Amino acid sequence: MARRKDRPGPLDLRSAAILRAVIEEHVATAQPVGSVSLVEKHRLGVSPATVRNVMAELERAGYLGQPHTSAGRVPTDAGYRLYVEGIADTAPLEPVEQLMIRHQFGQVEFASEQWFRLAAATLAGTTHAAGLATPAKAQAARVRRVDLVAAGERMASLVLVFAEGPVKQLLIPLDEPLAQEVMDEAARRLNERFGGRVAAEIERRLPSLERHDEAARLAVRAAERIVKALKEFDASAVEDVFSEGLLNVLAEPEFAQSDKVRRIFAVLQDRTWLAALVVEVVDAGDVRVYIGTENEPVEMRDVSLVLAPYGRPGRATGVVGVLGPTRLSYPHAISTVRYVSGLMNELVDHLYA
Amino acid sequence: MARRKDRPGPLDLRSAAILRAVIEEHVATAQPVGSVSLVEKHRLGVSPATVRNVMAELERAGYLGQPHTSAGRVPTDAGYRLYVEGIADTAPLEPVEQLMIRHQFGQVEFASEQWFRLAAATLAGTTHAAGLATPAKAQAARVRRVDLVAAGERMASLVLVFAEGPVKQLLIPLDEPLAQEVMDEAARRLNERFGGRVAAEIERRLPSLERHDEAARLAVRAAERIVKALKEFDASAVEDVFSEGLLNVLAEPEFAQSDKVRRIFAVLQDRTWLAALVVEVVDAGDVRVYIGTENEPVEMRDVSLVLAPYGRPGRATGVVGVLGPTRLSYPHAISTVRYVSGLMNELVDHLYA
DNA sequence: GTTAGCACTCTGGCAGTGAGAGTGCTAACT
DNA sequence: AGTTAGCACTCTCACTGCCAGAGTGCTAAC
Repeated sequence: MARRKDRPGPLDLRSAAILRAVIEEHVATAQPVGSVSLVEKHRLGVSPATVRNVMAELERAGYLGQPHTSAGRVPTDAGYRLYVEGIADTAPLEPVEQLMIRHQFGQVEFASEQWFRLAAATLAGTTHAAGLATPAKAQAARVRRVDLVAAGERMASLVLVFAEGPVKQLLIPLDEPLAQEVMDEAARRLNERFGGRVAAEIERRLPSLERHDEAARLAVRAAERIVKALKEFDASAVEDVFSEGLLNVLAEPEFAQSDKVRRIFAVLQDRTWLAALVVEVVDAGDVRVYIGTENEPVEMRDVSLVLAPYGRPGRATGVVGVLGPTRLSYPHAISTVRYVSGLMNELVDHLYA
Repeated sequence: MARRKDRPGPLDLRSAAILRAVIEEHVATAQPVGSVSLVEKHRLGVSPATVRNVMAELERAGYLGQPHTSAGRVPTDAGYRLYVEGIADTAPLEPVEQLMIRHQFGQVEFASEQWFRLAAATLAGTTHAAGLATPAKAQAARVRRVDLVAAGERMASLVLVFAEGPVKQLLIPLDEPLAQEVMDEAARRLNERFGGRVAAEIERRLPSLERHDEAARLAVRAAERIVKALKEFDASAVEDVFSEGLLNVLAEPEFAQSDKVRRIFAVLQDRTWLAALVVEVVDAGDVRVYIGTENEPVEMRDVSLVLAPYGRPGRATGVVGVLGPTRLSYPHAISTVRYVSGLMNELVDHLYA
């Protein structure tokens, strides 16, 4: 021991190699790893005893832990963190995997919301963790197009297409039945005045709208609903999160008690936490890794996330990523997520050019 | 024993009462129920010994089972079935609960897809099982309205509103950029010719369409996509299944191993089985109960479903219901599902009148 | 036909045991 | 100095035997 620094940061090469070996072994087996099996499987060039000494140091430094006194070592979240820092900017994804993913993306119909599902599904498939994807979203949504159609006797269906892609359908109750022509006229006026506008702009013009004829009155009511919908959309940091393969994760041994799983699901469903992460990732502008206890919801202290933004900052942005146990293959997850985020970039560029 | 029939059907009153008591007790406690505790909690007016005799008969008849020789009795699926038959057409939902549900429905914005989520959520909340709901769907979807908008440089976004409510967004790649006016013109023609039409009708007319100008050519491409989308919609017996509160169910003691849960999720996600049930329920035209082993997927032998159709046969129909452990409070589930289905009927009538 | 009494059975929890795996320490080695 | 062999020690896990508790089925009395 002697002069070897215990607490602080960077490790000498051998310690780092051993930490890496422990992590990779543990990721593969899900078991605590002992000194003997470690030197057997990874050619470390030293004896188990030496490995034990180093492990003890790593444990004192907080990078490894022991489930109990006479078990092997398990990486701590700090250990994973150090490991991830060490590999952060390396290896692009294997060409074979790149091809597979590209191929899957080639299959998809040009139906917008499909992409996000697809991105999530692809990530889930290739990383064996859960895939996550949020639709691209601008800070302030703009109207691209409005359409009004009769629905039922005293009901108008308002179809609102956002400039960013998504479509919303709203219903407007009417005092009396209106002819489709009237609705068309109202829609025409709305498109003319509000196409490309954000909520604030439309709201400002609301008071000055005419209300002379039926079409005008309908237009006003529709405009009010549109403003509301735009605002709601703006307020939600995350409109939707597509997830695929949460089941895969749930199958991992660390989630054997379904109770744990339930809580994780609940946090994901609630979405406020995810929304905060999304903002963070978009701001950061690159892949970010959240490991176990680094997540402040206690329910999430057993999972890790690898998230990457996509899109064009200022214009539409979204996030793709994976969620898995802390015992995750970070290098693979990071390169896969980064690659998929690149693909999504291409798509966004192509569409919202 | 003597002249009492063992195998077959209807029970004498006392046996039926005891079966009912066992079921209700088991539903409440999730434990095997013994003769002593049964006479204590339900005023049966007989001694435990007598109850034991009757229970033995019920077991021989296949309505009760024992986890092991010296445990209490547990209802079999056949037992539940008999019990459900006995209560099938009774008691409407408690007025208090009716009010609560109606209140929740009152809250919702008039945004169509919300209802299904709401129905599922309400069912989940009031029955403590998972709530399920499928959107109303006609046998052959009709076009209500088509809209074309520029998206990106060489891309047109096709917004397709079905007569039944849902909206689909499709993307059409273009050979060259087109002005919005051209798209409007194409959309106008499409609406004129195909409004209210089903897939087959549109397909028949496809060859005879003009292709003289840009707008006409775009209209043809759009029509092809529309036909495809309509067909896809028609082919899927179940477009979407909204589920809420699967987590609640997952929390029940019978689903402690997360493995079981995973399989159940998988079957639900796959949806082919659900689709078959939906068809069955719609055909039946009334609440249907599926109990445990009556479900042929083995993964589903531990769950029960209570499903009811809503909508107008021939026109749009859908299904609402709950999914829970076989140990379900059937009377409550049935009346709740029936009530919610009634509410959905009102909504459909109101809208697609 | 119903009930009290009783012997019997099976589970679930608890303590005890032994093998196995892995550690940390000490002392020898390079 | 750093590295390694040897060894005592610790802790888990699987297995066993044991006991209390709950519930049953049978028999005999009411």
